[in-house]
Amino acid sequence: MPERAVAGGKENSVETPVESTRERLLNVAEQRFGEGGYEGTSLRAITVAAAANIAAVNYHFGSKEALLRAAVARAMAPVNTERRRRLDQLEANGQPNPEQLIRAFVEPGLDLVLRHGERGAVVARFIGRIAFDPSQRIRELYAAESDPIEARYLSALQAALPHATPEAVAFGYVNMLGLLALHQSQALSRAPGLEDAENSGKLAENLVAFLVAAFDRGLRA
Amino acid sequence: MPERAVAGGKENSVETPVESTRERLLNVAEQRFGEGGYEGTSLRAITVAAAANIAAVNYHFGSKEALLRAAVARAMAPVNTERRRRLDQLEANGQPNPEQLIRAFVEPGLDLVLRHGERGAVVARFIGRIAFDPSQRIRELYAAESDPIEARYLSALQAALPHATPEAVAFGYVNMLGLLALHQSQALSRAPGLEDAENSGKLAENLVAFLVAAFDRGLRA
DNA sequence: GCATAGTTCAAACGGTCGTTTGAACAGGAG
DNA sequence: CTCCTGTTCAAACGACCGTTTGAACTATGC
Repeated sequence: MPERAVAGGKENSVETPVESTRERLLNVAEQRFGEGGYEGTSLRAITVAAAANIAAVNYHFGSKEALLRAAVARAMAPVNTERRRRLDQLEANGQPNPEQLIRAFVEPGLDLVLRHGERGAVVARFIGRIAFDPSQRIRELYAAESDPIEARYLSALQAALPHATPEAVAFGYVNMLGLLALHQSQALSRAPGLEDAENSGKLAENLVAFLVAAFDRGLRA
Repeated sequence: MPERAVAGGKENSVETPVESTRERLLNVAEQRFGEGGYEGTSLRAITVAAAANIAAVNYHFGSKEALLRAAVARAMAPVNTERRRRLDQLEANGQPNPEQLIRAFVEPGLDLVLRHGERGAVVARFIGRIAFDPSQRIRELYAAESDPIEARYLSALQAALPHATPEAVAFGYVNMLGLLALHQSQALSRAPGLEDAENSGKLAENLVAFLVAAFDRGLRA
């Protein structure tokens, strides 16, 4: 009766390992949550698209919110890892300038699309939407996932912008976060047939230039 | 049985005319929709807080979405009017510069808080949240309300930034829109007890400075 | 073979959703 | 007073929500 592939089925292509129910749920969750938001997406819509039973969500995750939490954690892990790596590298080479710090923050969030095509765009949109979900509880789910690295960025930015007050640095950081989330959430509605990689590269460059100018000359007390 | 004030009741203060059911519904709607988003807010939560019957929503507006549409239209009307007024004034005095155009766009959206206190902050948060609601249909409700003026701003910005390509101008406009909505949606969580007006004034100045720097030097092809 | 742990399933749970109904209530016009 | 229009009300509608249940299936270890 179940029509989906079974582990070890020889008819599958060589390169695509069969996804587990858990993986399919996470994949569909980030696609649908990113499309309609948390409240606007039902578990039934997710499980139908994932060819899974509704009870599978509670079996694998425990609740709808726990599914979202797992999806956020999985989606943000590589971004956070890359941001940490870049921060480590920058700080090892002395005092980084604002542009280097902005790149270290923005590019990992947009390279998702650049390096993983439409799949990466789905992840980017998901992250961008969750970061500014209407519900505060959902936003805190995102914040909890990027909390530890936020403090590092703030102090590094402060050191790179000695003329700016802490309030101004925090203001710039919030704006950087917001603009990144904005363009992430629009990752799929931009040029939906052209070269994703090329467009994302240009977008990242434009966004960095925009932010660098604003940080260098637009922060006041 | 109904405990709310009745028209002409002498116990009411002189300055507060009694609100109609329709007005109470709109007031509570922009408060709750701005707090939990469209999907995250039920009509029952709104009608209970507004001391109205559930059927009153369908009587006065027709549906939940029609209530939201009416609230969006009412909230944005004064902002759009003020933006049009400023644009008219600027264009009457010759070619405006980018800072003047940015002020004409940003300040009407934040002066809500400056001039109407907590009530204005509720409206600002409502607008900011709806502008970037997860559901595209809701976002289009906002877009439809600010559509006609958007074209004027884009061409005025293009004229003020002759060195920038149309794509760069559009990119800057989207960023301005996004940052304004971001700070509008945070209107109530910032300094909840201090002088709203003073904080909003500073915020507007900081945001204008941030955007002017980014527009002047951060837009490339 | 049998037992066992991991996973999936259809079905149902109670609750809440947006919407609709039809009666009741108001108040001015004739 | 009667009529009429506008408004409010309790109650119910069917649909959908997240969650739970307990049986059925699968695969591995003995």
